[in-house]
Amino acid sequence: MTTDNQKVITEDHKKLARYAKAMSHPIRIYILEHLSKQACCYSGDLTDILPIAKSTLSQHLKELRSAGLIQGEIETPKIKYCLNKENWEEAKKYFKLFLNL
Amino acid sequence: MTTDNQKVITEDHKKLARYAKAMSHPIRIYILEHLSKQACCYSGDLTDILPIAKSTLSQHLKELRSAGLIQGEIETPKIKYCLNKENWEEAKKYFKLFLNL
DNA sequence: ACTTTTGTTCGTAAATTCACGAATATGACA
DNA sequence: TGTCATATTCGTGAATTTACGAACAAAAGT
Repeated sequence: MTTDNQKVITEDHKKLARYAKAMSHPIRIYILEHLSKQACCYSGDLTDILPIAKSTLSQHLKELRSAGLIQGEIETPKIKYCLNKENWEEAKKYFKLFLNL
Repeated sequence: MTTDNQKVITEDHKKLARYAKAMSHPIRIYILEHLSKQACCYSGDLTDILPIAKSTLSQHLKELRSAGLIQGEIETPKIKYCLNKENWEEAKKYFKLFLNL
């Protein structure tokens, strides 16, 4: 046996929890919603709209990036953020199964 | 205007984030998954299965309860936990809309 | 070179989370 | 009225999250 299949908490539980954690703040929900509606956006757009400091926004974007839900493309001097399609779809799949949708 | 409709972050964003936060830990994912499969369970059952102290389990159950996703019914000396059907359905609805499922 | 624009990182503080064992509460049963 | 079984709450640490402004970095235009 190469993997421990006895474990109660699986990688799937951890992955789903990780995605849920990324979604566990209203600001990040807003950003994801925004991106799932409109192709992409610049973080400057978000700074203008959202009632938080740009450094705070940066942290939220970082959290979304590290969870794999978004990705940034440099368009100097801006950065264009989009959903990470692949992982977004994976997250959807996980939630769909989990929620029995 | 009685409510502030200018606000970028709405109650819906907050509610969804709140549900996501409840789901943001593998143990809690496991518990929810367990309950969505098998009607109900006793926290003792979970203590036996899960690799955490019962006090820690209690905290996770509390978090799920305070998010409204589960409810406990006393069957002395045990407590029977079930999904809170109403809120679980609401959460599903929110995620469904949000994820465009 | 200097300045402007854009965004990240740093430093810091307050709050929250997660974990544990010990202590407590509650009701059933002897 | 003890005692047992079951869970929660308390007390405590370590780690993480969230927020802010200040400082920094990078690249483009002047």
